[in-house]
Amino acid sequence: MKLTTKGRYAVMAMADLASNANFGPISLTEISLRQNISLAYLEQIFIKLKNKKLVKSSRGATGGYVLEKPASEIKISNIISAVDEEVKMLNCKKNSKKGCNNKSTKCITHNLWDELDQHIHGFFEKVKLQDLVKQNFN
Amino acid sequence: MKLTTKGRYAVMAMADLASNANFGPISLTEISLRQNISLAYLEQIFIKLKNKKLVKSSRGATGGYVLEKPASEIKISNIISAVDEEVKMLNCKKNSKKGCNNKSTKCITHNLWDELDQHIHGFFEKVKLQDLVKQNFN
DNA sequence: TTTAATTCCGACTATTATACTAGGAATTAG
DNA sequence: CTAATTCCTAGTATAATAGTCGGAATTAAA
Repeated sequence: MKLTTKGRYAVMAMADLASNANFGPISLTEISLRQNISLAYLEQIFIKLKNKKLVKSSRGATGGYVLEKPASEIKISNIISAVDEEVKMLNCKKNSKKGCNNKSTKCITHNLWDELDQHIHGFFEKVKLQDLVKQNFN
Repeated sequence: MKLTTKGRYAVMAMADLASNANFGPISLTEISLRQNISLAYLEQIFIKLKNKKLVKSSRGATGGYVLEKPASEIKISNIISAVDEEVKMLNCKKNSKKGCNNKSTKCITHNLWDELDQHIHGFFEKVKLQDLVKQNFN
């Protein structure tokens, strides 16, 4: 599970959508202003969220986005993995295809990073968008 | 808590030190060969580990490093925070001094990142270098 | 039917943190 | 003396990420 500002922006934007869901779609311009994220960048992010069926779009004037599912059914891990290419940040070495030391064996720290990755993933798996809006995760 | 390859290298190197602690100091050349990490890079890393009192050095020929404390008393979090400048990776926005949105208020996702950071930190706080060598963390 | 607001799309540039290198000084065992 | 090391400072390279730009397609409403 990779954590970048893009992922954070995605979560912020989704939380914004969930919070301001009243009637009709919400434009990225609104979100851009409220969350202080560049419009063009938001566009890129929302294409991916849409591809992963987390939001629905309607085009044209008065267009925008709405959540595709209830906020209680959207996991934070869904959002993050939608926008961040799933390259594991926790590899022992950056560009080694084979083992961790470019040897065929696993390095001694290998399992540690695996373990941590599961912790992080588990955390985001547990927390739903709904929880975020209501601020009750723990 | 920031996670970079430098931090990973530091953990690998410390694990190497702990594993190969027999008599006398171990040179970085050895570790460099075993772990396949550039010598010059290791030097930088060990300066920091030394500053944080995790290793002791002896200079000159036959010099090298030894653990300053027993492996059972060294937390992984100690190692990582020794080498990675403590810039939190989990900020809501990269360069905002004030609040998350350059507003004075916290953004909605703020507490989420805090919470995650504590999880990660807690994980590394629990695991000792000794556990890593024996591969029993869970 | 025009206009304005939007999503959509592809390509490009900028920034920056990180990784890594280089060269030499100081130290010390043999 | 020599060779092997730690120590120190400064720099460069790389790659991932962040962010920009220009325009096409769509659509509600004036």
